Amino acid sequence: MTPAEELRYLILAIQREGNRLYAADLRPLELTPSQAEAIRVLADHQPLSMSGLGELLVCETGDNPSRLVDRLVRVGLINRDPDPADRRHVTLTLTPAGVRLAREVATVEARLHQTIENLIAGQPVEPTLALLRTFANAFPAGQALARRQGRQGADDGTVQQ
Amino acid sequence: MTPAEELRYLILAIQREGNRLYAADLRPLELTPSQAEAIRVLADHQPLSMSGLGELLVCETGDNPSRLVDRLVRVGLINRDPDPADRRHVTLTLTPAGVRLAREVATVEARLHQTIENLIAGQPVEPTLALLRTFANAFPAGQALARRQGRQGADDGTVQQ
DNA sequence: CTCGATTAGATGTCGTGTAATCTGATGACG
DNA sequence: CGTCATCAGATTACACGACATCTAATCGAG
Repeated sequence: MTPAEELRYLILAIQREGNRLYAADLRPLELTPSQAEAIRVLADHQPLSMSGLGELLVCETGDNPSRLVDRLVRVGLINRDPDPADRRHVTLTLTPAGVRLAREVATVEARLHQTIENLIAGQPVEPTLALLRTFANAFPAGQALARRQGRQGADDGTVQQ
Repeated sequence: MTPAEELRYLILAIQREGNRLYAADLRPLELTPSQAEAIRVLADHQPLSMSGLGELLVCETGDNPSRLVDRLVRVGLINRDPDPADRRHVTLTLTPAGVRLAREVATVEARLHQTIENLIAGQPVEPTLALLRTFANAFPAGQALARRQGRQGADDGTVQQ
């Protein structure tokens, strides 16, 4: 098994299991991981347009997250208001319930991150982050992450084979 | 942003984009990444029972992959034969078409792995693999990977929070 | 042998992930 | 002022991924 292949499967496995762990922790809040991410991003960056939110999400890559937003509007966590100036735009904001839930999500996230840190305790993290960053910056979704941190989105991100 | 949080999002972003890249490469074969994984695992380990296959897949965690297999049976890549000794069991094998396609999948995989290696060229991979391995071994899906490599499945894998 | 527990697998449901397509609004240009 | 390309967003279609539940076959204790 080549390093590239092992890396690929490790990342797949960790993403899957991490997601399950996170989903289990979120269940009491009746939120999925994707929904939680949308709430958290909105809490930090509202107001956002549909595509503005889409650019900041690592989940729902590429597409606009209208389906995801639909559910959160339906359960009363997000307001979706039409923009009177340009009726193609919508303005997304958190409802008071959404703001409240965002804080609970933050708590759950902190717990997850503690679990992660316990798992990797004693190993140097920085080389791994450095490698994964160069990896991610080659892709749009990695740039979503960079955008969220205020870093400029690591330019073109072309991938040639 | 803590190291744990950045790690989490990097892995999510890379998994997503890697999957899209792989899916695009597989499209000419009319296979999805999950289907390709099943075909490849079966090529290396057939014959397998349904749950035997499930244990070796990184995708379809925990569950038995009967629906995934369904589609591959329907397009004539896999045989699903009942076991006469125990009628609860099925025996999964590749059809000749499946064997042929498995070789094409291997080619596509090799190309993907080359792309990955180009992206991370010049950086030390081993520390990253080491960290991700300890991470993955705490979870069932990571153990699937270990099983596939013949390593013994890294025992209990308990995760406490 | 009978009955309850266990096992292998199938199935139903919900929420994504991805791509393709549709729709209506805007605005650039003649 | 019309026309049309572009754009934001919605909708649709298909395949997962996860969980729960169901069914049928087998096993095991008595």
